[in-house]
Amino acid sequence: MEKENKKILLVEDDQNFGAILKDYLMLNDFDVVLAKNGMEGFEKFKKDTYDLCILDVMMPYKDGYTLAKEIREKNKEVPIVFLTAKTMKEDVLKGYKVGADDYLNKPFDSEVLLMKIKAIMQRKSSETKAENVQFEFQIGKFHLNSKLRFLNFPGNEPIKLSPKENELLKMLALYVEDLMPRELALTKIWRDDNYFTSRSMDVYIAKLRKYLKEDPNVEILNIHGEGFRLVVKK
Amino acid sequence: MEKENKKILLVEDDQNFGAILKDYLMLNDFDVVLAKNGMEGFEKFKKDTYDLCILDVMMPYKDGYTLAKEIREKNKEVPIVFLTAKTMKEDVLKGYKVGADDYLNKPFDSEVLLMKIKAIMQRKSSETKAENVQFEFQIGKFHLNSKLRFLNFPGNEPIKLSPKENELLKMLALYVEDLMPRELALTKIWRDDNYFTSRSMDVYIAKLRKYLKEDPNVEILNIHGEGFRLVVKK
DNA sequence: TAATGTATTAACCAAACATTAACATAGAGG
DNA sequence: CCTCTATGTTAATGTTTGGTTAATACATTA
Repeated sequence: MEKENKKILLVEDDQNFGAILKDYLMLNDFDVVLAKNGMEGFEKFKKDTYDLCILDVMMPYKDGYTLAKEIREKNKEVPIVFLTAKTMKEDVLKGYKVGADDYLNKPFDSEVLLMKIKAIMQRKSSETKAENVQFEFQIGKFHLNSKLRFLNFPGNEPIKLSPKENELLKMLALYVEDLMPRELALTKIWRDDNYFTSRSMDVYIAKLRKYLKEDPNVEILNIHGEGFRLVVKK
Repeated sequence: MEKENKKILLVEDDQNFGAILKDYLMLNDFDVVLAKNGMEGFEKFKKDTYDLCILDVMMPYKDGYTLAKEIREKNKEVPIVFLTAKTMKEDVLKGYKVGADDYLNKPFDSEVLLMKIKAIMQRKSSETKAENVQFEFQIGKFHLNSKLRFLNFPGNEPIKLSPKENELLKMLALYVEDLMPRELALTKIWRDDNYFTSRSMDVYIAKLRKYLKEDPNVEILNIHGEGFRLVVKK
């Protein structure tokens, strides 16, 4: 049976950048519809169903935020990602250039965007559906299989994860590059949020950090008083 | 259903400038009604509902301040922006001319006005709706992510912000180019307005200034006895 | 019941944070 | 120009939060 790809609406006024990003996303197995301004974007949104919208914030005639509001009025569920700072675009472009000759093998900067996209979609689908569709995660050079509770690092013996380790890492991966609130992990994994469970969680964060040391590009950052953020550099 | 744009009443006696500014605002996705003097402005104000009024201060028959008073009597909520010195007009004109052949890509001076308008609108909408999902701000060369609490300057390591630093900078950004009253930050962020919280705030202003030193075009100005103003020069 | 894997709790230290104090400087008004 | 108040700045303090290791408790299975 033919599995259909996830569909992305990409709204970007910079034609050159838009085309490149579209190519890149399509190479990564997404169906992409590109609109070159807010109005066209909204028209296309109304005519089809999408799994994700990527909106440039700075656009003439109708900016990304305004478009997002319109989209929200039509559909309260669809995930929306903003392309904000120039830096991000530049990263993607740079990544594209770097990877152009060998993009299938080398990891490059725009993978951050890709990772975020995947994580967001997965979060959405795990919110609506109780049964988690996906249980495999790429975290830098690591590969996490959260069903078998294995964390693989190429060359090394697979690391067996305990149930708590596994759930916590999975939760972090689900929020890759984004804030994973303390309270979320505590209520979802520990089913209780108090001083002791919180300390317990810290212990597990330390354990995960130890495992993840193998790849210096992978880090669990703390956001004081808020939670943690799994980041994959480069 | 088509969502309607924000509506702006623009009162400007200089026909040429008024038309250009109107065009510029419309290109930025606002609905604009142009009146060419204070009396016409008030008539048009009474006949419709606006999200913002932009009033030229220097006008024959009825100056901007007088008009503003009348408008305020009718409506205590609507944001009012004054066009004061020539400099700003010249900036916009200059910007428009410079950008005329290439305005989609190059940033130009009138973006300050646009920034102000957007900040004002945003403030209004965040007053009414608590679910303001807006947490990314461009401040000169800096990029503030107030959800992850970091301040990025291209080339440097991201600066982690403490909760108070973060909220204060966000508040200043919300009032870009405009007065951010002391009392507002104190009541909203410190939830108390006394001598000590006020001194605490000054300490945080000093901290932010230190961070913002990287970009000489970004400054936090003090307005004696009133508050602070975040400005982005050039 | 020993062995093993797992989770919690304790204890201690380090980092992050907000406040307060102290002193210097700038602005407003007489 | 003088005085009073507001602001700029740095440092000291106390508190909360997080990082880490080890000890303990618990659970599962051999």
